[in-house]
Amino acid sequence: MKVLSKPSEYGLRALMFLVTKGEGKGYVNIREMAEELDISFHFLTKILQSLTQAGFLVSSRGPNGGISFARNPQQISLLDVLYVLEGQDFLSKCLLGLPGCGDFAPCPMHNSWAVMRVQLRNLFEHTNLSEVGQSVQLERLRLSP
Amino acid sequence: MKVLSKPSEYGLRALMFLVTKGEGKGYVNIREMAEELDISFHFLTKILQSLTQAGFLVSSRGPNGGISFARNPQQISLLDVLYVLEGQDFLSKCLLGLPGCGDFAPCPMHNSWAVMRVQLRNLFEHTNLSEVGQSVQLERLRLSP
DNA sequence: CAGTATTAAGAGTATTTTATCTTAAATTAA
DNA sequence: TTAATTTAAGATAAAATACTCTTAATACTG
Ligand code: SF4
Ligand code: SF4
Repeated sequence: MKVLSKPSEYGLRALMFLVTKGEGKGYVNIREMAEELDISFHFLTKILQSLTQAGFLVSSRGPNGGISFARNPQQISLLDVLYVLEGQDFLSKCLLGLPGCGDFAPCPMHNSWAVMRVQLRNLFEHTNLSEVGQSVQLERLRLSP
Repeated sequence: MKVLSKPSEYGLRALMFLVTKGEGKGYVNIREMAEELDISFHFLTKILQSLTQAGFLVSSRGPNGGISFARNPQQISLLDVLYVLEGQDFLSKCLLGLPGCGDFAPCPMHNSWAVMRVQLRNLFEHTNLSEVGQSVQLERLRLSP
């Protein structure tokens, strides 16, 4: 069961990295970041661009440029980020991959699954980047499972 | 968020089909099944072979051959089937796709996610093929989302 | 100004997943 | 025996996803 796509996974890892490594500093260099997280620089760049466009990050070109949070990471929920990286519908799919039959003839799992999706949504909504970033150790961010 | 792979999805659709179409009849022809479900015959065949090898189905070659449940579909849970089609670890992955850090330094979501995984496991465990098969209308099984 | 570093768009490659096709053997009904 | 049908293994193709590379513009620092 795959919850997140690789781009989402990398995006979150980068944001978590930024929480701990970006404290105090101004901008964090993307190239260094890519190296420390063991992610392709160009690939990471694209992901971060979408996060900048979405307003989570601000970027600066030129020497000592890089990215930085546009607002306090305590005020960015994982749900906000995942809506951008996964799309708005990432929590609204049928458990079995069938076309939506739930409204008229729900299978025995439909309602339970709907509840779980809400729970998951709440979990992502009430977890902010700051807290996950602080709780996951840096070394873990560069190891892929 | 993709819960099931295509092979799992197709396998379940085929089993659900077999619940309603297989009543009374002896063996159900795989070729017809593939046509009615709009799934490639060869692809479906491979999936069903693994379900036969796993002991859920019995098959018969020759004229009027096909597949049939080896045991009452009421006694086959979705969990049983998914363990075969998805692998044993399909409900044990990190929400964020990170390597297992939960035991030592769990992030704020780890425990909630663990609970949800158990809930989902229970849901799959306590839902049997017969009930889902009966509740989902046949036309739905041939439409892909 | 010179140099550095991001932004941007997109081409291109690689890998994985999904799907199709081929061939041949085994089994069964009639 | 003959035709129908699954089994089996594997080659191949297509599609989706993941990743890399190229180029050029832009903006900042010193
Ligand atoms: S009723 Fe069941 S099969 Fe249909 S959309 Fe809901 S969860 Fe999926
Ligand atoms: S602690 Fe959080 S990030 Fe780590 S394995 Fe558990 S859910 Fe994943």
